[in-house]
Amino acid sequence: MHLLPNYDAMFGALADATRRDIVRRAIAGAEGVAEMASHYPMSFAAVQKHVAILERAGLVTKQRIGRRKVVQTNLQALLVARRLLDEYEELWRGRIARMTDLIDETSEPSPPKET
Amino acid sequence: MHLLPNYDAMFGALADATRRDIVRRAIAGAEGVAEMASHYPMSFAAVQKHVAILERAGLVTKQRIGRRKVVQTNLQALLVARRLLDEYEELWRGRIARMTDLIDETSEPSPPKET
DNA sequence: ATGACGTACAACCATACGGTTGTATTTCAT
DNA sequence: ATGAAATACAACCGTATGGTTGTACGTCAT
Repeated sequence: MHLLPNYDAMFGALADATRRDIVRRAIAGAEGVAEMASHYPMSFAAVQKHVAILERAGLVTKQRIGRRKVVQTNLQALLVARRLLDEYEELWRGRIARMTDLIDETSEPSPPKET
Repeated sequence: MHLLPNYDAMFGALADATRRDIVRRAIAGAEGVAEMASHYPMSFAAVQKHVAILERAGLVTKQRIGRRKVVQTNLQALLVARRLLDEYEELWRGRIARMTDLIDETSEPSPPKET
């Protein structure tokens, strides 16, 4: 149970097309590892490893159902990753704001206060 | 000039704490590679490589100013990465919607049509 | 109880990654 | 014109990653 986000693991896990597709499929339906594997041109073990990487990153969990383990996504983790990118955008917009403020200051020798 | 997003490269580039910090600093101020390097406990060449990886991913560009190259972020690319995570969330919410629809259907034997 | 199905894991291989040092190359200052 | 500063790049090393095959463990059906 990870308490603080593992950005390295999260982004690392998303840095592979197969794994991103596994995330999509896990969102869409309830597939076991073998069913997942059937979609990709690689061995079962390879797909199993991909799922394990997603699991380590906290993006996915496995739930035992009968004799198979169904891959489920963890929305929380996806939101955490997105949040970081949101923060970057915030920073960016903040910088722009500061820049325009600076421009306003320098271009107006006596700053008129808007009511 | 990348026309379609390189998700592998983008997420891969973000899967490292040093590189994420470089992105932050690039957003905040206009630092050259050497200035960037001064913040981290590693060689200049190592930081240079990190910047190159961010550059390959399209997350950052370098602009020559005098004898140094200033690292600048590319907001566009950050938004593209975030957009993908947004899509995942969309899918997720869509699935929930479908599930609740199904529950509604099954729990109401004779579906009442609202006006 | 046997066998088939689904999963897990270890060992191995090739390649990529994060770091190092060393050697150019460009640009500014004197 | 010389030298220092800032950058670029190649070669190298250890480790992680993405793939393979093979073996072993649970679980269901018969």
